[in-house]
Amino acid sequence: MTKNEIADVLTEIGVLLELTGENPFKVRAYQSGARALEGLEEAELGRLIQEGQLGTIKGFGEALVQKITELHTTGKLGYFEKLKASVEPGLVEMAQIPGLGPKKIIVLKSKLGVTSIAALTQACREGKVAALEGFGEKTQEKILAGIRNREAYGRRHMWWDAWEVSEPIVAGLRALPQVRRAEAAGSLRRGMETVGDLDFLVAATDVEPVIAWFVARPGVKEVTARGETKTSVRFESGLQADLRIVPEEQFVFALHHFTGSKDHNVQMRQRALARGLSMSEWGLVPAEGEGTAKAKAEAKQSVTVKDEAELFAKLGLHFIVPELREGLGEIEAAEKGGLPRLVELADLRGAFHNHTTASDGRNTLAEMTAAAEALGWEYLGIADHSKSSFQANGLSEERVTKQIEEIHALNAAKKFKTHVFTGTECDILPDGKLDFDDALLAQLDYVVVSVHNVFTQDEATMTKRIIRAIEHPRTTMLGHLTGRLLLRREGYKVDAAKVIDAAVAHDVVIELNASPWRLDMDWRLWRKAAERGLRCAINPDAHETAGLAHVRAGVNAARKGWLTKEQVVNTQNLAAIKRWLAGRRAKK
DNA sequence: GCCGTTTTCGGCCCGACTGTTTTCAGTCG
Repeated sequence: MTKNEIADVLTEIGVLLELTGENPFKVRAYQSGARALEGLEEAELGRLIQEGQLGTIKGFGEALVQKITELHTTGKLGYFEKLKASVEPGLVEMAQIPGLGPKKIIVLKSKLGVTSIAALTQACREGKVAALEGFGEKTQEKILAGIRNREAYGRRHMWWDAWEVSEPIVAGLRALPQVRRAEAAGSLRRGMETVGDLDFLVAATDVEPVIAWFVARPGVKEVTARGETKTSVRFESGLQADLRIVPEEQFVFALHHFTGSKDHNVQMRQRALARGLSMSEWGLVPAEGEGTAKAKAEAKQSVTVKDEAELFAKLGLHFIVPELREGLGEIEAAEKGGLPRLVELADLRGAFHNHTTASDGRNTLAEMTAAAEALGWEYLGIADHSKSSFQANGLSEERVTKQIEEIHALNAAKKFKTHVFTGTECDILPDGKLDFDDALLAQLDYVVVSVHNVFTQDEATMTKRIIRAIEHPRTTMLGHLTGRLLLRREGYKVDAAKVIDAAVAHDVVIELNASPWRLDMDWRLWRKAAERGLRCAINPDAHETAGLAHVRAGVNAARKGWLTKEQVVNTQNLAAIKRWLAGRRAKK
């Protein structure tokens, strides 16, 4: 097992121990053990284990040394398996409801015998929860609301999770001998931040072997439909997927149709009608006549097209990329030839907002830099948390100073091709002041400012707070505008338009946080904001090496926001970024 | 479960908010 996988096991042990009512300090020992592990380099861990020196690391006592060694060498841990089997899985699920922690869950279990979400719902409806000591009407209501939200949210999935499932399926479909063409359609193809289900579209010569392959994918829990043209499955994760198989001549029309969005399709069909054509997933045919679309498409020769670009051209339009097909003016723009050339993943030369083990990251500075180099990035910005973010192990002034020295030494050593910039993700305090003094901020290459606490301020107060931080002369960019977590938590209330105006006025960049559960600032705000002169930084907010790849999700969102390469600062090369940051520091 | 010029047991632990209380426990970031 890798160090991060072992750390995950230790963290899970901590959660399970909490739910059994164990000594909280024992729980913390596992949590801090996980953190200590993340602070090591992968190779260092192997060496320490081999030499029997693991116990010399602070945080690893006798028990953890034994468990980490067992996990590292065998990939398994008997203690963990036993513990997991002894805790009802329903309790772990209950812990995901906001406001329900281990203490309350233990009371619910011991007093009411509740060990599942279903039993909890019933107990709330019967008023039994409100009657418990330490609980009340409001708590009961909050639990019910939490369960409802959970169910509502449960129907959708983060784009990244859906994409990771879909990629190998598309590749596998294309590799089948019967398959001529295969694509994933739907909101996944449009790069939406969340996805309801997966839609696979295939042009095939022979249907049965394709269906048989599809329903045999790993993780498929049940086959919910199996017909002539459409097969549906549900994965263990709850994600549903449809496979549609069409004749090759229909493929492009079906791909366009099932990519959507609904609004875009409605506008496209209206446009077709205005040109005497009827458009559907079956084809593009003369509009007059009786019968179903399918019958018409078969009776009258459909227009033939080899790809979507030709399909759009038949309606007098430039090609519209899937990300723009939201019915938000893309057709008008495509008619006039006014579609922007959108930013692409390959345009990125680096990114600014990333963490290391100095705060709450899971990989060291060297590991993060090596990962950035492997991506071909010219630069990597390190922005660990500031001192007020206790929960994230925020850095004190002394630790920031030390990190700056480390980064300078790393750059000077020229071990990596990737240049590292010194930054901070500096907390915006409740009154809008920054968490570090000006002298310290002046030593850094750049400053990301973010809100991490007191989310409950009213909109006016929060807006003022953020604008005050933007006005600070050392601020380079604003982190996650609303602090939302997709499918889990609403963002704090803030007047985005006012914040955008302030950012433009003070030449401050706003980040498009590319973390798959943030994608914040929302793509719906970017088009107008960029027209007003706002510049964007697509930042992965990576907390481990694998997190750097999340910029892909950020690029999706940026494209949905009509952003061009020129509007995204981290498409610039190292020399340009150095000039930009030096210029800002000199000016202020 | 970890740690120790408080050293083998007793302490470990940041601050705000919420809802339950009438001074505080639990949760969260």
